[in-house]
This record gives sequence, C-alpha cells and structure tokens, in this order.
Amino acid sequence: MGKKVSIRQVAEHAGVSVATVSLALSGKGRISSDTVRQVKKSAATLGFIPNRSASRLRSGRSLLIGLVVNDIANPFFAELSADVEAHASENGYLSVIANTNDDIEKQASVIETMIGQGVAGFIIVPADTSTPDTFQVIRDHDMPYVLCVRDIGDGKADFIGFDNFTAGVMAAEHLVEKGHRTFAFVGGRLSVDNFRRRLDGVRHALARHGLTLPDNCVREGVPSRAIGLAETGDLLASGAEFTALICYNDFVAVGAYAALNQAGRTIGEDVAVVGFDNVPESESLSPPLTTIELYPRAIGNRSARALIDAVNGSSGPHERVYLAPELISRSST
Amino acid sequence: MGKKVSIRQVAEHAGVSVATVSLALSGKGRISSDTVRQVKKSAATLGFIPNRSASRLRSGRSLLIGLVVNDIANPFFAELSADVEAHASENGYLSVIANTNDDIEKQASVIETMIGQGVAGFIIVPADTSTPDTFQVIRDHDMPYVLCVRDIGDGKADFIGFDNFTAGVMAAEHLVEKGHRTFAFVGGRLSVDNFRRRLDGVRHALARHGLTLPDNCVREGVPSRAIGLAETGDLLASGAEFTALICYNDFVAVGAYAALNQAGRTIGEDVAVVGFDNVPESESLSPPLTTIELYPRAIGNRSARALIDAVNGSSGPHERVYLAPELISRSST
DNA sequence: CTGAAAGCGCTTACAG
DNA sequence: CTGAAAGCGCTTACAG
Repeated sequence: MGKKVSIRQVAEHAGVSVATVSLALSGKGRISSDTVRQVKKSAATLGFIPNRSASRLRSGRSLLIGLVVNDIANPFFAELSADVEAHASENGYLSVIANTNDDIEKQASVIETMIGQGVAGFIIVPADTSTPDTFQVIRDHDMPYVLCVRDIGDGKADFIGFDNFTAGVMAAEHLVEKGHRTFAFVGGRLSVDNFRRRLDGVRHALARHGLTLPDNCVREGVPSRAIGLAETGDLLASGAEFTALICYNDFVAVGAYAALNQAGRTIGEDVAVVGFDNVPESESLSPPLTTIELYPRAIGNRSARALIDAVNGSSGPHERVYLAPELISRSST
Repeated sequence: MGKKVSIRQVAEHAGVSVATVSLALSGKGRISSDTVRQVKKSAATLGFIPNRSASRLRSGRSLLIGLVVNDIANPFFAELSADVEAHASENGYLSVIANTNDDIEKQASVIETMIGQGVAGFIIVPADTSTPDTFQVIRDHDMPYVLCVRDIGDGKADFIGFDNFTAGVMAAEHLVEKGHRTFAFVGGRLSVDNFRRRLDGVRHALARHGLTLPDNCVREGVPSRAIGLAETGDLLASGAEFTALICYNDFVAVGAYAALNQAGRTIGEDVAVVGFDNVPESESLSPPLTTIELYPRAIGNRSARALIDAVNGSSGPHERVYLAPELISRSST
C-alpha cells in the first residue's frame, strides 16, 4: 500500500540512518544481524523498491544489459533473445532490446540511446556493413560488449557464433552421400561472412569428392522467401543442371520449394533441398526439410554468460566461440 | 573520442553554465539561438550522451517502457514485441523486455525489477491467474499500464486484444458453410478468458444453424503441439463423431494434423481443421491450414501507442480495444 | 537571456 | 557497529 517509498522512509521506519539501510540491504559493511533483520522487515512492510537510477548514478554499477538484434520477430533471433533474457534474468539483470532492421545508422542510434540509459554492456548481432570501428563509442565508454552470430573480426570483443564452414561441409557431405553430383546454392550475400564461410565449406567438401559448384549455380540475394522463389525460378529457367539445392537458410528454402513445385519437380525425389537454421516451420514443410541446426538458444545463453562475466570484471583474453552445428536429416533429401 | 563526457564538460567547452546546456539541449527555456547552436556544436564534438539515470532521478521522467510477456520466443509474442519496440523506438523510448513463462511469481518479480529500473509504464500480457490485484504495485507507483491479449477485466488499465467471440463465430460459420455438421474443439483452458469467448463464439454460431458442440467433443489442455497430438488422438480413440476440428491455436493444429494422419484421416477431405493465430508455419503445412489471423503486430502497435499517450499524460477514460480477426481460408477446410 | 544553487535517491569513504 | 556528509549528473525554480 502507499506511494513510492525511498530509502529514507525505510530508515525512519527502522529507526536507523539511510547509510545503515543501504549497507544492510546490500549485505556490505558490518551491520549487526539484529539491525539487518529490522531493516529488511521495514523494507518489506513498506514495499520498498530501490531506485536503480540513483544507485547507478552514484555507484556506476548497472543491472541492465543491452541486446541489439536485426529483427526480433525472426524466429532465429527471437530464440536467441529469449535465452539472453532468461540467463540475464537469472543473474538479476534486465534486458533492454532494440531492433536495427540491419540498418547501421539505426544501430548507432540505439547503441547511443542504450549508453545514455546506462546499460552495463552489450550483446550485439552486428548490422550489415558493421566494422570494429562501428563499436568505438562503446569502447570509449569502457563498456564490455559481446558480438554474436555475425563475425566482423573485432578483436576487442568476445564473439559467439556457429561454425559456418563445418555447416557447409555437413550439408554438402550429406548430399554427396545421398548420391548427388550436381549442386546449386541459393540466397545470401557475398558481403556477409557467414555466407562466404558456408559456401567455402560446401565447396571444400565437394572438392574432396572431385565435385564442383559452378559459379552460374550460385545465386546471391538478401535471404528471404521471395529471393528463394525468384532465384530458384531463375536458376531453373537458365537450364542449369543440378539435383541438389542448398539454400542459405530455411526461409529461402520455403521459396525454393514453391519454385520447384511450380516447375513440376518433386522435392525429395527429382531434387534434394537443404536449408540452415532449423526453424519450427522446416519440420512442417511438405516434404519436411533437411536442415542444419545452428542452436540460436545456445548462442544467446553463451553470449549472456560471456557478457555478465565481463561486467563482473573477470578479465582475460577475449574468446571466440564457434558452436558446432548439427544436421537434421528429413525427407527433402 | 575520449571518455565519458558529462554536461559539465559541454558547459566548459561552450563557455556557458550547465543550466544553459540543459536548457539549450532540451529546447526549454529562452536561450538565444546563438547559444543553442554553440552548445549543440560542443555537445557533438565532445560526443556527449546525456545520462538518463540522472535526468530520470531529478525530473521523474523516463524514456523506458517495460514489456512483460509470456514467452518472447513464441512467434505471436515475438511479432507483438517487435511492433511495440518499433513504435516505442520511433517515439524515443527504449524497451525493456522480460518473459514470465506464464508464472505469476516471476511476473511479480519482473514488474518490481522494472519499477526499480525506472520504466515510465508497462505493456503486459498478463500471466495465467493474474487478477487486477496483481497490478496493484504498479498503481501504487502511479504508473500507467496497458494490458493486452488476455482480458482479466482490469478497469484501471487500457486493454488491447482481439475479438475472440467473433473469431470463434468466424471459424464455425466457415465450417458450416463448407457443409460440416459435427464438430470438435481441442486445446485451451477454461480458466482463460480467450478460450471461453472463442468457444462461446463457436457455440453461438452453431446454434444459429441448429447445430451443437457436445461436451465430450471439447478437449482442454495447455495449448501446444503435444496437447494437440494427445487430445486429438484421444478424441479419435473415444469414437466421437466429427468431420470438423477447431483447434485453439495453430500449434495445437500441428499436433492434431499428426494425430489425424496417424489415424488415416485425410485432412481437407475426411476432416476439416481450423486453427487460430496464422503463424508463418500454418501456410507451409500440408495441406495449408485454414486459420484466423489475430494481428499480433497491430496489438503491439496499439498497445505502445496507448501507453505512450498515457505516459504523456493524455488522460481520459481507459479504452478497451478489440481488433477484428480475419479468416484465412486454405485447403485444410 | 543566463547562472548559482538546491535536490532527486542512492553509495561510500570517513569518523567515531 | 553506525551515522553525517559528500557527490554521482542531471533539471528546475529563482534571481538578476
């Protein structure tokens, strides 16, 4: 009951000074256990909620972490965010979330806003065209930050991602095993490190078997259902030969399914399709899509752990963590 | 470049007082345009980022909004959250997000944490078993809050949701139109208002056609794929007669699909299925699922608007907004 | 049009 | 073991 209560009311109620209340509630200082008990009781009866703006201002310590992602409505980032939030919350941190929509200006603006709001550090999925310079403002403020999912080669931060090269190898090896000899790759942009490594992995694995992925069978594009549809359709129209199609992610694969169906190809028989991400939808497709699970939840969890460690001052060299992907084999291959 | 810069450094750089800097940057007070220009220039060159902990402490005004949802990884809430964030961000607000996992204790705890962090107000999808009393602590702090999606009959807050009754009517009318005469309903709990209203809508529409939904054809359960599978299987095993199955949401429908397939029923021919939510997955199912779109993005947007209006002190009676659902007819019916 | 000063609610040396 | 006092970075009457 009652309005906003400050440490002062608690002090009066408990018959001690505000300093004692602060010390008693934080567990610092050598306050007698009797006093601590009385203070806690007063705080509880009054419904005292400490004002973190004040404590942050005074102590510089913050219980807020900033999470900056491309688009939280994308299932991959939604899961990643959910695990960041869960781990942060377990450690008493609250998560501030903002979307960049892959716009580097928006990213700069939300980072600045978050610094102003006093976050203790950042977990960032770098927007397109980000470079280490992009995060100079964070370093200027001596704040820790963890980059994830997209590697921009920033040596001043931890990086948590997945092993794209191995993911590419897995997709290709699986298809070769299934007897395929001609391949195509749709979706993703050359400017993105994840794309290049994934493609390298595919080519590396094919080369081991004396096979190739011809340049005219690689179609770039911002990964989306629409690009999957358009580029796969274009590829088919071009007369390119392939019995196995690797899609940059599951959304692209959904588009590719539509294009292949339109062209009268039977997925899982005439042509095999592999995606990446293992979004929930991939299991419900017809036929269910073979895909590479990249573990967004684990990335979220590891990132939160790395950041909170850094906030707590555990120094040491920055770490680069690449989580191993896993092939989920279904009937599309 | 350089470390944290405060209003004091800006004042020194510009050769004015801190009061003038504050007034100039906020646009309040009658500061000469020359001074304003000079102050802004100094602020920019020094890379000044105002400390919001300090301004909030002093002025009581906050640019933080608290968003409390069940589970941000659920696509429905992910989309809702994305739109809250977008609208908040457009208005200069940052979003603090926390999951409750539908646990009312967790909900109480995150609300308290958020109050401590100084949010200006709340957008909340009430966790299961919430009552208006649950939010007393928010009212005690004179903070505005908007409830959404789940109606708990709290007259002290705005409510933004969808019209469940009409959604139920739509589902039933559509099935009757398609020639169905026997019905079943799977998933959802009687304790949830959305469930009761949706079911009422179904029954109301059926009654208009002299049809009924027998009690033994209604199977409750926490909405999930697993419940859809188990309860639909059970329903089939019980020998209940139905040619049309209404699922509480699309997740339940995915489970129902599996149970119906196992039982050798052909969806879209022997039996029709309708879901609610129009999750991306519903379009990719085989056959594509007829479902009711409930517009989570619009709910997010409206909620953010309502909250920001309330924060800005636009008083007036609390509003209850029910967005009209829309039937998305696909081949499962 | 501008500045000096008080104060928001905490935390933290410092003194006792 | 406890309290008085300073100060974090702002905003805002108040005075001039």
